[in-house]
Amino acid sequence: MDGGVESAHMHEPPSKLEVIRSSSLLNGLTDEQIEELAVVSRPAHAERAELIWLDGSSVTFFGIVASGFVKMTRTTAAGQEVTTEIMGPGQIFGLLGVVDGTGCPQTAKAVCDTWYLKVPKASIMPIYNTNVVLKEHLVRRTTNRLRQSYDMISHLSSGKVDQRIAAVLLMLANSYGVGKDSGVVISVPLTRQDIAEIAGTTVESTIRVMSKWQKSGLVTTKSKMILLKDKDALVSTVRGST
Amino acid sequence: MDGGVESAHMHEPPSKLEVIRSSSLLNGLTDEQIEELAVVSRPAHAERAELIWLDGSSVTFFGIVASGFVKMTRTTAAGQEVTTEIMGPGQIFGLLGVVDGTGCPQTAKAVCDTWYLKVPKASIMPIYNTNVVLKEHLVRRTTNRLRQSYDMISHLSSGKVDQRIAAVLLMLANSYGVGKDSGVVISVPLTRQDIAEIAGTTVESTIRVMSKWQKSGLVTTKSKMILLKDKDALVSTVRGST
DNA sequence: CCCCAACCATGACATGCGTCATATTTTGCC
DNA sequence: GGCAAAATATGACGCATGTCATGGTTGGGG
Repeated sequence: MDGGVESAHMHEPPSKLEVIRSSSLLNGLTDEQIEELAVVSRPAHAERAELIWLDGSSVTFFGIVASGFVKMTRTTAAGQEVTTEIMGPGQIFGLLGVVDGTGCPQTAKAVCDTWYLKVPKASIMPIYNTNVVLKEHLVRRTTNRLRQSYDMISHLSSGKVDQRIAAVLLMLANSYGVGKDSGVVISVPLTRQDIAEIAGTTVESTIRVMSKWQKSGLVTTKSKMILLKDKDALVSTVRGST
Repeated sequence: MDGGVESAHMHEPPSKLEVIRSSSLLNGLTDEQIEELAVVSRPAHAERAELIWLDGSSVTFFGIVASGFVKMTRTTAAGQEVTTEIMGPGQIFGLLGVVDGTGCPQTAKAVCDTWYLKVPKASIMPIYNTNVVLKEHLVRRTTNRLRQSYDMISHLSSGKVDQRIAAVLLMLANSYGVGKDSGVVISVPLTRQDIAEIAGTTVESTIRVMSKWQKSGLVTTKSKMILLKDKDALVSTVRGST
């Protein structure tokens, strides 16, 4: 009943203004400034697994996710990919590197078909330099990310693969979970490989753990969406009481 | 030749003004503001392993390290302590939580005998609210910490205990290392237990790895100071080419 | 100078989990 | 619907590392 010819496999790019407004980070901007950004920004699309940038150290724009998800990854010296963050609709990536001129030393890759807005560095700098509210928001947002990051560190350190995976699922549920009668749906189409890269383990281990939970009715996966049926059990798994 | 009676085991608290000036984060403040902070702040001392706060969520001050080192830790649900950061002279801890009102959800503990300055929340807020340069510095500093944190995550994820410990030593050398003829001296008095808590492993494993390196002439430890004699070898260890 | 408490060191053992190998199932596309 | 490719699943195997246990070494205080 949606009637679009192409809507089933690829939506049109959403309104630039709407995307900018959807970012809580930028909601300290004046209407004028928002329109200014809208004029110079360009919508972009990335399909599943497509690279947005390989190493953003010299990238001249930052991105706002419109629809879909972007993962920020690092490749360890040993060659393993590690995902540090998943950015969803309304979230901004690469801004920190833009405002302090050092670039974003991570790889940005689309998790699924994704629309995002490319906002050129040159257009945000004058706004950033004069807008105290934006700086204030940036401090808060970065503080939060730092804390999330410390959370990840403490979970990754304390070994035990199932604890780590449970922690990852709970963190995702926290950021992107939608409460339903049947439980919490994580509306991010992640493969086991994706989850493994966040939890810092292997696909096989992830599959084993998830299968075990699937059998015991703890979680369900349907077309890459994850349903947490028993969040409490996951919480106690994180605590180490398997 | 220093002649002091008590200087051998505990220095006098250093000048408050000097400590505040030693913080690069605060060097955007006016002389007036610095003096203002100096008046209301109080020096404090913590001996080795002494708690500064157990969970800073409701702490009403932030700290500036004058001499010594403070470690920020989290205790995992399973009970293991994980160290996320080591703060040295001139560094500020707990400020982020103060300015955004959420507190610092970590434990602060002295690594060795440490002098630090307690700056009350009430005195920094008016300065923070009106000082754009301070906000700017805070953004930059937090950006750096976030990146360091992502580095840690990627190293912790890629398993292999010796790689993780090598990564920790290199990170410490980067922050607190002093170049000498014989190599790089890490002037932080860390026990193997401390290192284990940063690397997310056990004391025993840390001891085994460090002993191995000691035998092969890669590192030396003398009274808890670590000397990296062959930094390159550590770098290639991180890369996985043991 | 000696003693006690940290800290460092080393071995034995069990096992979690990474690695490899090989199905089976799902997804996307013509 | 049918085919290819990707994703999921499962088993076998071995090593790295956590766990426990015991002993040696250092350093600071009386």
